[in-house]
Amino acid sequence: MEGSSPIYLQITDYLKRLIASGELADGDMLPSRRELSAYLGVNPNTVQKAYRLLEEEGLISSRLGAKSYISLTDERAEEIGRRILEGEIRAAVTSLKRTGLTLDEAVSMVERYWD
Amino acid sequence: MEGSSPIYLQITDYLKRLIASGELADGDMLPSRRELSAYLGVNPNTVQKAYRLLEEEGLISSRLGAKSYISLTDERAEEIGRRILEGEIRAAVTSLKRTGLTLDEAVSMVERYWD
DNA sequence: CCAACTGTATTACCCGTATAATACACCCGT
DNA sequence: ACGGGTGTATTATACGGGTAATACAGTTGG
Repeated sequence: MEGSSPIYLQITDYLKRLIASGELADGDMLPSRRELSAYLGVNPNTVQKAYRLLEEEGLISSRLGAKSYISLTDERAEEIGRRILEGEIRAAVTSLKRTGLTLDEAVSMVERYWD
Repeated sequence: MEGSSPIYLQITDYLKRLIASGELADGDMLPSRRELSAYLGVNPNTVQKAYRLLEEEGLISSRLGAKSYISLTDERAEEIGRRILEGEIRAAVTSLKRTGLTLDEAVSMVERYWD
């Protein structure tokens, strides 16, 4: 979980990636707040904040006392995947252009650093 | 000055880019703290923090009462350029790999989004 | 049934970032 | 020389992110 953006956003993004790739599908159980926070070594409140956001976005469903689970349609999952991919690409391209390199130079740099 | 990292770091990075590209060279005067802060619409203390960092890195020189100016060797400027470029590329590649795309797919996506 | 686990909520605290308002010592051009 | 601009410093305030400790209501499985 490397990165400097807020932890709770890293968690939501990570789960969205799993949803986008199909590793997490509708009906799948999620680790409890306490469980995941212990595993990640962060505060339960931080995980709760992430789960709350995901619930507000309609991606997961929670009931008091019971475990939370993924709750979305296939179309929604696919749309999430497209959105994440596009955002990632756009950000990478913006960053690459800012270096002042040409497209060809940038591409060959990316190829050189890929492994 | 778009981005979500601390403003004072955005300022140092921006000035380092100008140094790396040669638009700012040894001896060049910098805008005063108050001037730049007014132009950017941020607090003078924030600019001061950025300038202080740059001075600690030995990139600029300040004297009480007088304007600050760029102070570095050509080798240092070139080294900064290399370091920035490498960091940018590495970050972009990391981000691209995380999407799960293959190298070829990533490259064609970058080409498609370049303009 | 009931103990263990779950989601939820609240309160307090810390740290980094950023703003705001001053104040002071210093340089420089007119 | 002197006034305006400069670097520098200090204090206070605010906010978001994160931690910590605790409490309560609800579900669930043995």
